[in-house]
Parts: sequence; structure tokens; C-alpha cells
Amino acid sequence: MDEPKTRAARRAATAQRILEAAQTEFGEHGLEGATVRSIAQRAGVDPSLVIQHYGSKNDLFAIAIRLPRESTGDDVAGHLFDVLDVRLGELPPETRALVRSMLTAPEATEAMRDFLNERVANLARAGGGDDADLRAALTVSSILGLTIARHFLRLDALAEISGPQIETTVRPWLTAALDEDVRPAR
Amino acid sequence: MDEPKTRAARRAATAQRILEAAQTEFGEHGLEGATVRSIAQRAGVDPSLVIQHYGSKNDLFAIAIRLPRESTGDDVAGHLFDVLDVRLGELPPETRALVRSMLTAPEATEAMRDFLNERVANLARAGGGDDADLRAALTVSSILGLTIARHFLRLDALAEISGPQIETTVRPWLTAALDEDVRPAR
DNA sequence: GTCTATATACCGATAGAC
DNA sequence: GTCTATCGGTATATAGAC
Repeated sequence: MDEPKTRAARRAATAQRILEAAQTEFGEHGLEGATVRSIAQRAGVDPSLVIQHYGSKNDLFAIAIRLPRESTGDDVAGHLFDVLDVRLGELPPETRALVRSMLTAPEATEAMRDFLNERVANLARAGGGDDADLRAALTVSSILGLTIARHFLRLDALAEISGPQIETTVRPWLTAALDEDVRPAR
Repeated sequence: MDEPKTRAARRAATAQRILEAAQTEFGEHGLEGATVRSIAQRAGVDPSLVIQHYGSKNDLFAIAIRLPRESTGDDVAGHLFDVLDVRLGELPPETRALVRSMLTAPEATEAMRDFLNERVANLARAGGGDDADLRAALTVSSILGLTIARHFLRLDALAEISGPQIETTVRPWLTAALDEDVRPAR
């Protein structure tokens, strides 16, 4: 019996396995903590194949932290809630890899900054009003802080958040920054 | 002329210079990115002296990220504002070192978790009400996100924040999570 | 096409000269 | 007390056997 796929297909499948293993390792240990050897072992291939397929560890990292393109719909506020739900659930591997290294790997810092700057701009455009940029940045950075505190630092109070708690406490508070009338009268 | 200090005093001064250099290097490049050699060069001493004084790179790191003891006063909300002012200004070196490595160095992760858990507990005790822990955690994690977005990611919208903007927009929003009446009527 | 063996470079840490 | 020289270990990346 012949092999089920062509050589090219088998090669592509191996490359994909390596990429997924890399996202997991980078997401767990960061760019410097993860090694080509550990990635290869997780993928079940030889370490030299990792370089063969992706050129270098840094090139592989750049691909591993690439986030899927955002839906650029009109319902920005609704989209914000979707993001919140995602951030409170399990994080996708590429997001974990990006967040894990964003403070120590310059490429990751830059990628995260570009991503968040764009998100702030979208949110500010939808919200409007005085200090729209600042209020959008407060919302975005708070979701970032919540994500880090919950999934990476594992704060006690954020370990388990029930659905009702999200609806009654987390969600309304996050949108409050976008409304101008939260600001106190003078 | 004799030297201005005793040998012991000179040795202590050298140790202090090494510690400050270590905080700067760790704060800039993280635990893994900073090297004993780079710390020694910044301090103007020989690399072997770094080990001589502090035993190992990891021991030095543990000391470098140690935060000064918090004032445990009664005015928790007022203290929160002080913290906010600090976080919006220049960060102390030990804080930079701790935050920089908190996602990649397990010791730093643990230190940050303990620190924030305690802060959440204090804030929740002062606030009270339903979901006090969760609302306190929202406030604390948002300050963390704001700190990271401003000082480490350098988001455009947070690059410069004026004093009035802090008073009218940032401060009231951060305390909103602590008030129960922000939650919408049902 | 895949793996073995290795080249090259840095790391942290140590021993000993001065 | 401080610096020179180096050890032992591990990393990325490559070259060549199969």
C-alpha cells in the first residue's frame, strides 16, 4: 500500500505539527525558555527538521504569534463582548504565545502594541466624545490586565468566574469606560 | 591619604552598585535576557564579583525584585490613588524588574501573584458588598494592565496623560468597580 | 527526505594568580 | 579583595551519512 498522501502533503502536515508544538511551547515558556529541542520533541520530529522547515527559531516564533485577522464589522461594542468572552475562556495557542513573551521579546512587544493600538483606534472611533482615545485605551488595557491576572498569574479572585458574575459585574463595568456619563458632574 | 571608607563599607557600596545595576538590567531585559556579564559591566566591576557577592544570578534576581513593604494604613481607597499616581509616573527599578519577568520567570510570577492577591484582599475588605473580591480584582488587574500598556507596550493613547485627564477620566473609572451601584438595575 | 554528528558561540560559575 | 583564565554545560544552526 502506498502512503495515504503525497510527499508534499506529508511534509506540510509535519510543518503544521511543528508549528502547533511551537505555539504550545512558546505559550508555556516564552521565546527564550522554549528550545528548538523541546519543540521538536513535542512534535515528535528531529530538532534539525524544525530549522529545515522554518529557517530559524526566531522565524518560527514570528509565525507562531501571528494572530488571525480581526473581523472588522461595524458592531464594535458587540465585538468587544465577544473578545471578553474569549479572554475569560481558554486562550488560543497563538494568543498565549504572544502574551507570554510580550514583555521580554521585542518582536512580541511590537506585535502586541500594533494589535492593541488598532483596537483602541476602532473603539475610540465608535465611541466618540471627549477623551475617546483615552477611554478606549482604558477599556483595552483593562481587558489585557484581566487576561494576564486570570490566565498567567492565576489570581485567587479570578480563578473561577461564573456566567452571572460576568453579566452583572464584569461586563457593565468594562463598557462604563466608553460612556461619557460615567464621569462625575462638576 | 587613606581611603574614605573602611574595606567593609567599600564592599557594601560595591554590592549596592551591583544590585542597582541588576535591577536596571533585569528591568530592561528580563531574568533570562540580562547576563551576569552585562550587570557587571553596568556596575563597573568584574563579572566574578557579582557571583562573589550574591551567590548566583537567581539569588541576585530574587533580591532585585523584592518590593518595599506596603503601608498597611486604614485609608485603602486613598492608598489606591497613591498607587495609581505611582503607576502613571516613572516606575521604581524593582517594580520594572518584577513586571518585566513576571510572565516568563516562575519566581517573579509567584511574587507578583502573592503581591496582587494581598492587595485584592485588602481592597475587598474595605469595600464589602456582593462580589467584593471580584470587583477588587477588577480594579487591581486594571491598574496592572494600565501599567503594562503605558510603560512596557507604550500604547499611543497612553503615552501622555495629563493631570486633568487622570482626575476626570482615569480615576473615577477605576473606582467605579468598587461601587456596587455601578451595576445596572434589573 | 530524515537523522547523526558536529561546528560555533555564549552562558553561569569556579579556581587561582596577584 | 579584585581580576585572569577557564571549566562544564547548553543553545542554535549546519554538514553530511543514509
